Amino acid sequence: MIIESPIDLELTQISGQTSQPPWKQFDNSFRDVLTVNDKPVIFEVKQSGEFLDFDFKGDISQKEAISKLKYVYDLDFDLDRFYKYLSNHAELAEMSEFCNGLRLFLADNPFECVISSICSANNSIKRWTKSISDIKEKWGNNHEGFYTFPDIPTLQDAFLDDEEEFELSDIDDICNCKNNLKSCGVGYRAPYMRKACELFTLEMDLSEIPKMSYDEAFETILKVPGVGPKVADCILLYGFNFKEAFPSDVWIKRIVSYLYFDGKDISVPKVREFGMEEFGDNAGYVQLYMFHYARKSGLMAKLK
DNA sequence: TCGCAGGTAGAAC
DNA sequence: GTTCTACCTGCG
Repeated sequence: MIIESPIDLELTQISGQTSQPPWKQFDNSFRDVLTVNDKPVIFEVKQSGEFLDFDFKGDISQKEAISKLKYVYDLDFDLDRFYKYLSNHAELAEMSEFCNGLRLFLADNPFECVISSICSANNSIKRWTKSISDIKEKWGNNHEGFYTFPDIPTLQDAFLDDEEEFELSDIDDICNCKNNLKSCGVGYRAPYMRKACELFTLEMDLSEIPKMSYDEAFETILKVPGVGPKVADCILLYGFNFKEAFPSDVWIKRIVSYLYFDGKDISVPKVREFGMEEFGDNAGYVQLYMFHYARKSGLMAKLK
């Protein structure tokens, strides 16, 4: 079954968006389990010309499957309109040819995105991918070798580190302690993750976020432990589809400084303000395209 | 072996 | 309000 919206599936999958790790890659397809109406559904997607071809296994209708895939791969976003926007701005004009078909890769659910994004802070994509995959395998549900992300209570009950697991479980040798957050390589982010779970249990309802304005949602999500401005914007963009977010890290700062400020060093908070002001509803996509344009065009190597 | 890279929290300015 | 430093791990 084909969905007729242009996309570069592989580019979208491997682009390091912190919504969820890339799906498992097979010869010519990607597969993973998503949750649709509280039911696990295994999806297989592949490139067919410029479109997405898919298959699924699970207790939902074809219409529901299409709707989920359209959300996760943001297939209703009008890329042609966006490319016209890019070509009308000299600083951005080259980007669409380097990243043609790149789309947002949105999270299966917001909680997964919050924990994933906390894990991504001050981290490498490689270590981040391994940590999130480990968390899913240890505490998520197994569906034919594909794992869902654990729910809030399950992750809240996870041990923090070897010492805590040794103390509170009946394991007789601390060397055998492997079912704890730090064993997933998340380092000092482990307590942030647990405190975030506690916050979502006691005080903050993530399902309220989509009803808020961007500014209100930003201020709310900033209260989550381990979440600063960069991570908050990633959560709002990849987890809640707020396309006016402009996640600003050191790379975006270098790129924006180069393209717009003659190489002059601008602070990250100023870059965020600039991006939101300048790009409006396109900010999220501009950020995504800037990063991959810099990667592919050689600009990143030059700015290092 | 050690230095470096990457955002946030908390403290100091 | 802005700037400094510690935090954890994998990599070169």
